[in-house]
Amino acid sequence: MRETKLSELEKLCLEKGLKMTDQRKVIAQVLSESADHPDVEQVYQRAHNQDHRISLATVYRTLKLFEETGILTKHDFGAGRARYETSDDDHHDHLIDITSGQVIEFTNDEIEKLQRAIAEKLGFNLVGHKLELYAIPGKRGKKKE
Amino acid sequence: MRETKLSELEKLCLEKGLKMTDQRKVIAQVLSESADHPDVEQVYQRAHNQDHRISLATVYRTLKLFEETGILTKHDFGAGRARYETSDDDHHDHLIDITSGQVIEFTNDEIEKLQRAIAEKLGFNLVGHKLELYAIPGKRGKKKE
DNA sequence: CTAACTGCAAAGCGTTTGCGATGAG
DNA sequence: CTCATCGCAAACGCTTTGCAGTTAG
Repeated sequence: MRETKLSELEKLCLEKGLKMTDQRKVIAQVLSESADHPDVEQVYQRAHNQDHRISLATVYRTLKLFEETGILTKHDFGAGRARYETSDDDHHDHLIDITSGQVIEFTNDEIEKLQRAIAEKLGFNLVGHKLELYAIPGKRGKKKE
Repeated sequence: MRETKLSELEKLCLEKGLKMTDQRKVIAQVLSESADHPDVEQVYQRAHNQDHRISLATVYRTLKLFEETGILTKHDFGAGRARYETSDDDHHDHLIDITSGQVIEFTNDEIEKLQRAIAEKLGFNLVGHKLELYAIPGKRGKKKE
């Protein structure tokens, strides 16, 4: 799966005439290995840890590039900085635990359907959406921190 | 309705020991008269138009203050700047026409209910949410620009 | 070889803040 | 009077960019 993602990435780069530099390889790998939704600074630190030649500017440029090619998805969870995740095939929304910043992914077909219906009723074609639930752990069965 | 909102605002200011300056009055009025979801720059221009003594810094400070008192709601529709609207009693979500930036408000009880259910199923208590639909006008019956 | 890429440092952009002056209560 | 508030300009945090050197293809 990891290798799949990487070669897919390289394929895309070739298609676009992009060069597969060491920096891009490392950044791509960092992201494919990150289950959380890291912000730019976190990506930079993880990448820089593996290869000191990677600068913050390159991380910014690479993340933007990957986002444009559709490899990554950029999120704004409201803390001032952008956070990234690999664009999975299956769409999902996010629940943000405001006590820890942890992000939990979920899917719900019913909501998806409702959204399309609402847009159409208003005379629009839905091209994207953002659904974020901000919540605090319930009394029992809360996830361990 | 407009007067109601203003006097309500003044009441809140008194309660909090805030001073009802001319600047605040003008900014409050500008917002109560704005049906769109103006960004800070727009609020500043509309307010400054009515009273040249209003500075951008005061607009920022006042908007933040009003948001904290619950009079205003701040949104980030993803264009880099914050946008504001008066906190109406009835909750609503937003559909953003990405071709014009126009924002349309809507409500949907079913989605609200689903959101609470999803959070609970994940072991959380919902404390807030954000639902934004990004769309383009449909072929027919599009709103006039 | 050469266009794409990189690191660095400077600039950009929206927003916040320190300061001395002003004014509401 | 006194403390909240104001305007101004400097500072801030995140992100972008100009430039000269480097490198993949």
